[in-house]
Amino acid sequence: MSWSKHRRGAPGRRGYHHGNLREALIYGALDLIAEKGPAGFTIADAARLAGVSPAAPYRHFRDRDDLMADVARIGFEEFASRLEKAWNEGKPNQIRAFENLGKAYLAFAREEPAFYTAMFEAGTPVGSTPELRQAADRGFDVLRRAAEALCETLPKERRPPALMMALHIWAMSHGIASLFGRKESRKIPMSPEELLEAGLLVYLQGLGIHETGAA
Amino acid sequence: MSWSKHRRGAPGRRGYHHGNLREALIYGALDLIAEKGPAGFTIADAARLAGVSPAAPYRHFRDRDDLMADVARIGFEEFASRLEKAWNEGKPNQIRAFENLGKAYLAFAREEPAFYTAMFEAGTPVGSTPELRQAADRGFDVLRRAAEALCETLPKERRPPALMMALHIWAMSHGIASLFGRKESRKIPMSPEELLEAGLLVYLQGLGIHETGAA
DNA sequence: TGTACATCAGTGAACGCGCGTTCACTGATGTAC
DNA sequence: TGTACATCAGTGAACGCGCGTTCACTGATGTAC
Repeated sequence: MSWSKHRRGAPGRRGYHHGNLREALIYGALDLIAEKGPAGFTIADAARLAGVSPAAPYRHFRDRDDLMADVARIGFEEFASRLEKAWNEGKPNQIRAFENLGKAYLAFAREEPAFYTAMFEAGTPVGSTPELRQAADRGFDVLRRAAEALCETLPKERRPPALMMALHIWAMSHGIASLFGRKESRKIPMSPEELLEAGLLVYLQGLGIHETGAA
Repeated sequence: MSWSKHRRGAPGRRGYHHGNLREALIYGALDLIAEKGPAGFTIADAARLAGVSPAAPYRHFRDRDDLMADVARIGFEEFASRLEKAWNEGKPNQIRAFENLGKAYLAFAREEPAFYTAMFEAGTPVGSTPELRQAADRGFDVLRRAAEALCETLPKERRPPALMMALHIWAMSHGIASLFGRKESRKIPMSPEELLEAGLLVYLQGLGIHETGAA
């Protein structure tokens, strides 16, 4: 599912008023980022894509950064809801659910490279707007809750700090996604998904979490 | 040690000929990247910093991307030699050496954010020039050799694939560096170094590698 | 249901700006003899 | 050691371009009465 297929914009215009220019600009920006990288997108381009004059975007966004932050925000929201769905409240069991989470992470990076770029690699600080921060936190929260649930399958005295665990997994997932997850990436002799799954298993093993003990 | 302190450029000029414009442009670019991100650097700016006309850079670089690739290349070379030094042929023991490698990785990302950005986050494909690819490979090679040496401390039947292990460690290091390693990064309740060290230990534990067994 | 009016969301022309790149040029340097 | 010449590494002016942004404007929409 690619966002560009959902693009609202010029085709659907009816008259003087665009109707949903704000969205059209965001998805236009997304297409441009996918095509030319985060640097290769301009407000003027996005306006062109939406079939609107170059002055129109300023009715909706203060400037380029403001638009970019909103792209990232929407990305994080989509991201969070996909992760949430993949985790599925820890079903069928905590380990499997965790692996599914990891797969969903990579799938997002692969299927929505433009969102991923805007979220993590465009240099937009997470704190640039409160809404962005909140959306980003929602994403991390899923990971943290999954880590907590997984920790609780262990006897109290062997439980690692769930936050630390979540950060480790996040780092490994992000590292794999950003180093090996895209088409132009360095080639490796396995898929990113396999690499992450194996890494996850080794890591969990190190914490003393085994398939059998985590039903 | 910041590269900007080493800057060769305008101050040292003697006459019509610059003497080492190529280097001056590279270190100028580095300063600009550090200041404004990978997008906020132009050939014209770099020329200005070097105290030279805007046409001069074209004697040394085909275009902006060419310069950028060279910045990344030099970054990888410095990176590789720092990692090499930190690993120190596996002394005092393979685990410690491995931890030192991880620390050096993060230290590089923190101390040379501009290089790190140019190398991993500026969207310059590793394959854009043969020299760049070679330099990047040198960096990864240190990691791979360290992983191999560490694997060999294990009895044959319990040895994991060293390449996979190197990729996991690389991914975690890069993930931590790029998510939490810089000033504007998301705040976490520990240092990136501590986080990586803990992650490394859990991971190695998962492979059955313990301090005692790896002298 | 109709009308008057406020507000919203566009237009399009214009501006200043700085960039990338080219060009014919020229000053400095290196080298053959 | 001197000289002639080729080459190298700069200059500076110029160009076309597209961007960000502003401005007075206007068409469309919503709402109070």
